[in-house]
Amino acid sequence: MTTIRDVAKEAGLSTGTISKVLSAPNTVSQKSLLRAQAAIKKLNYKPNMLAQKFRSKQSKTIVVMVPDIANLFFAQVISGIEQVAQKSGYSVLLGDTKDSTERELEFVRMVETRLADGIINLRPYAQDDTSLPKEGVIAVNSASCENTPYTSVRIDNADAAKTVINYLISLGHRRIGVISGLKKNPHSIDRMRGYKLALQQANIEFDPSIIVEGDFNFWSGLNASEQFTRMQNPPTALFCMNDEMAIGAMKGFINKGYRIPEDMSITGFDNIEACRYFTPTLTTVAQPAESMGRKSAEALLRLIDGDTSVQNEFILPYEFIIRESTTAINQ
Amino acid sequence: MTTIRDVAKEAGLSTGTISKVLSAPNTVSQKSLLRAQAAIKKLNYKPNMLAQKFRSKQSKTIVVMVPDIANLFFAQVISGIEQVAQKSGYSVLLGDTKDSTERELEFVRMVETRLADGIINLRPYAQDDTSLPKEGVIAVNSASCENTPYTSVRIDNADAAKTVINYLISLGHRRIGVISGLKKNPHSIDRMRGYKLALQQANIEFDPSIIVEGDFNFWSGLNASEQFTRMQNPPTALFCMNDEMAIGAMKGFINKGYRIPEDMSITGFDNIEACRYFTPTLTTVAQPAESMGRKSAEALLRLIDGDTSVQNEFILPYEFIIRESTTAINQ
DNA sequence: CTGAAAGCGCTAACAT
DNA sequence: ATGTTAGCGCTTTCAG
Repeated sequence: MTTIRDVAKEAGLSTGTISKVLSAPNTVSQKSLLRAQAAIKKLNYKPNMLAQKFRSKQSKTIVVMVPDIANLFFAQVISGIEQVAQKSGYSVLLGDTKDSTERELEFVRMVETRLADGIINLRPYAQDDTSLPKEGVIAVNSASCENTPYTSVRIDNADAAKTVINYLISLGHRRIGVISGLKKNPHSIDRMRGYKLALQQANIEFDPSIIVEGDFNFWSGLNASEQFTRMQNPPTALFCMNDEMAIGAMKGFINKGYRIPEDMSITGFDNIEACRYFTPTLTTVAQPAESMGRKSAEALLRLIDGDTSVQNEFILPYEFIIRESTTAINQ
Repeated sequence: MTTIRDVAKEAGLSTGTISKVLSAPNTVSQKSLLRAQAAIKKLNYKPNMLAQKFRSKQSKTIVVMVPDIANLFFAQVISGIEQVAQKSGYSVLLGDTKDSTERELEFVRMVETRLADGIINLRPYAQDDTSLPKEGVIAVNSASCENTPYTSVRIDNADAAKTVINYLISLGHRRIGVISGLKKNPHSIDRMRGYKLALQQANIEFDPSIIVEGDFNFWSGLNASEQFTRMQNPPTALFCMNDEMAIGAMKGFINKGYRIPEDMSITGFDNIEACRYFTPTLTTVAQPAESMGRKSAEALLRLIDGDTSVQNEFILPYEFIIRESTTAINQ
């Protein structure tokens, strides 16, 4: 293995100079630079980055914890993160946690053991979280919820839900059901608050019998739709807390012979690509995924640099996208 | 920052002993072990893994290069990789290359600079590849194609395509179109060979006018379907080289008033989850994604361990799944 | 089984 | 601008 010493010898320079050629080439004379580069090339020298990172005490790596790697929304956030990380010379290490606390702790341990400088968590903070926040671990929570006890980048989920419900109400719907995520999920909680608020402001009574709990997956949406078809007094519109469940529900209703949106208006949340694949296309809320990623990374990098003036919360604008899956109530 | 020396002092032991407590606890006396553990706990000592890896000259990390992180097929392969990596104490570093050679080279550099011990590439090898294979970089290509010049784990794509076409032929189809991936893509090439072989064996002439080139994305499938609807002598069945394009095509045909499968039988490749979401559900080929991942990781780890007896090629069985999108030809 | 000590490859003072 | 040198935190002989 060729080391920096071999290069120094070959170039007739000191290791210190070679080191500078690597990290700050412009502080070295043209002549030395050329000689060093020639030697590096000749010996095919690749600096041992493990030694570099170890010695310089910075890993220049951030870890991104993702609950589900095969989720396009997350992929977009990650893309935003990578953009700013790369610009600052950081690598990003993707951690697929599969919603397992154990796996999360492994990644947190990476920053505790200096393998990474900080962490971006894409799972919203819940009350009983043990993984983060953790003392001495620099972190930001992206696509998060209200009341996150560390730096948080998010949209106003409650307000977005309220916008959706207001829209359905404006179409004449007064009986609006919900397919929620797991009840204890922070996103479910925030979005449910917006739902209730909108009903209240329109003087519509809240009816728990038309709230069905799902788990954010396609199949739970499909199952929920079947529950709705069996109701004696079903809703005329459905607020699904994400797109996957909305699409599952649409599929379920269509299987039972319902027409969407004529027999049931349906809305989603997230604006995944499949919203436009499915017939009918889905009315939904778009989170600014990429810019959330960028904001999160910017905040984290500032935190890593010891900047204490970073805000606790960044609230980004969402977008409400009306497509084919919603229509005025059938009188 | 508390170091191994602090722990040694606290425990009244030497750094060497503490080191052993960390790496090989059973080579240390019970008494020392207990004292060391108490000190570690008391000082909340977290070993600096950068130092550990640097000193021990092994990063215990493998990088997995993925062309597209938001692809469920890849997510499954990754899951298999992680299973065996974890068991052997390796971390996996996910590299989203977005099909960019530049980004690939960055990840390859990570093993050249000892940040990782080896690499698993999920993009099939193409003739003009510059990133891999690379001398001194231990690598395996997973979900790969024929003629990969380094260790490769794959299904027999040509044979799978042949199975699909034989099935369509058995349903009475003789005019079978194709929506291919990019023509130069290795998977396209392998699958096209199988297609041609099946036709030949059934004495059906190859007709290039019913081969439409796509790019493995939904929209290219949709666009291709529109081309088919404009043909004077369209096929009665379509072999799509992946599921996304197949679903795009189905959507396109349905938009134009076609019934699937009555007016057009359609097959996919990959068995992504959406195959079961869409109506009609899609007849397709399933690659054993997870076990491919496991096999790839096992092979890589053996290679890293200096085992020279590793096969060049592992060919795993595929599965042909018949669903609703195909039917016998309408006489 | 344990301690002493060398040194991994590099960076960062510091001196020249 | 360059060379010299100490030492990052750990592992790993090697003696004892």
